[in-house]
This record gives sequence, structure tokens and C-alpha cells, in this order.
Amino acid sequence: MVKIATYNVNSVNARLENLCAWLQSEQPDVVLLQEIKCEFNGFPFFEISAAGYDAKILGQKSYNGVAILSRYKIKIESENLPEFKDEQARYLEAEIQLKHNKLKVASVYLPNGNPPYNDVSDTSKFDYKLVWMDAFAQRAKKLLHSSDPVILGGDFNIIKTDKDVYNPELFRGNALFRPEVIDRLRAIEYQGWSDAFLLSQMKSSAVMEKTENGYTYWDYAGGAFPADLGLRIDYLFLSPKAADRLDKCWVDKSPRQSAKPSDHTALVAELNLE
DNA sequence: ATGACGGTAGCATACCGA
Repeated sequence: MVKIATYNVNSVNARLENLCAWLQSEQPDVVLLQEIKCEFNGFPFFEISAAGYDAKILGQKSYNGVAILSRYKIKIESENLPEFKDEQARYLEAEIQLKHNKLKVASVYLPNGNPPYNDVSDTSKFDYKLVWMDAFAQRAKKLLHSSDPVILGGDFNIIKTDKDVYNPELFRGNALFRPEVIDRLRAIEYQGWSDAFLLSQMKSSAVMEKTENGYTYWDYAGGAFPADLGLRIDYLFLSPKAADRLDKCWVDKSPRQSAKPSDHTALVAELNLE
């Protein structure tokens, strides 16, 4: 059994205690991190290694940045999306050599796309989100038919349906909830990817799991977390070979409940692979 | 009242986030 998680940490250095405590208690085999907010020289390799993990990163100063942690050997396949010039560090793809099987994974931090507060008519961030998604869709299509199982995980910054947000009306017109991005994500899923959380819910017979909203993000402000005013915007997408092996996928709220939390929490899956 | 909260850069406050 392999346990894989995605977690937007909102600065790996600000979250180091939180992250290491969670690695210690949950013992995931592979972790996809987003928003590490540091460059190579600022990444806490020593502490992550002491926790038992190899780490590969694509860093950026102050903003963005993605990483892959693993108890198994990590071989980087792509830093950034191939054939897409990107100033921002949002995509890291690797091959993980398990005991017997190989696994392909990518840590994905999709652009937010909302305009800056001082100029709400500025569409450049939204335009960037759309072209980024088009490049990502091309890469996903290539990866889908890999001979190894593939998992694309991360913070996608997309609310797929009204069910995935505490107040849909409040988010109409928001870049996370615009038809242009929802349609693009649906087109990617129609290539043949499975949303691990939904697939797990579908296979479960437990009533509690079926009614779980799957929120992975709660605003820091206004007591959103205790009131469960959240969004489901972090996903694990499984290729057919990975979906075949899915045992269970769930939201782990423990990092969000701990001291000094990220505004996101971890989404975890277990697959029958070794 | 047009906020809240948190991180980074860098030293006051702007930018970013969802």
C-alpha cells in the first residue's frame, strides 16, 4: 500500500513544525507540496531529511514554488510544464520508484487568476490561468497513457460545482469558479482522469463519508474553519491504472486544526501498489 | 466601516492569496 498526499503549505518554512509533526503522525510515502515560497537555498532539506524524506523542489522567491517529498527515490522528469515558458514555479513532475512498481506524480499549483485589488478590470492573471491550463491539459494527455500509474495532485484553484463551496452565490464571477476554468478542468477529466476523492466516496458504503463535503481550504479570516466555510480546490487526479488501485481518499483536517496552520489542509489517498 | 488573516520582502507598507 502506498500513501500519497497533497498539501498547500503556504510557506514551507513558516509551516516546518506543522509539516514535520504531520509527517511523523501520518507517515505518508509521497507528499506533493505547493506554495513553498522559497528558493533551493532556503528549503529546509535538513529537517525534511531528518523526518525520513527525500525532497526535490522547484523553488521561487516569496511566491509559489512546488516540491515532492518521498520515502522512496525521486527522479525528476520535468520542472515546469514542457514547452511552456513560465516565470512562476508551479509544476514539478517525477517518477517514484516503489519497491516493485513505478509511479509518476506531479505537484501542481494552478494560478489563482483573480485580479489585483487595486485594478479589478485587469484580466492578465485570468488570461495566464487559462493558457496555463491549456499547457497543463496537453501534458496531462501525454501522461495519461503512461505504462505506469500517474497521479496529478495539488492546489488547482478551481471550484468544480456549487457543492464544492460554502456559498456559491458569493463566488459567482470569481476566477476560481468561472465557467472558462471549470470547462477546461472538465475537459482534462474527460481525457480519462478520476477525481480520487469522488471515486472514493462513490466506492464507500459509509454514510458519513458520502456526506463529507471534501473542503480542503478555509480562509484564515472570520473564523471560517470552525464554521466550516470552506472550498474544495485541492485534488488528486488518477490515471486509469492508478484509479484501478485506489483504496481510499480522504481529507485530513489535522494540519488545519494544529497550531499555526496553513489555510489549506492535506488531501490523502491510499493505493494498492508497492 | 468596504475590514477580517497570514506570508514575504524588508522596514512601511505593498503585493499575493481564494
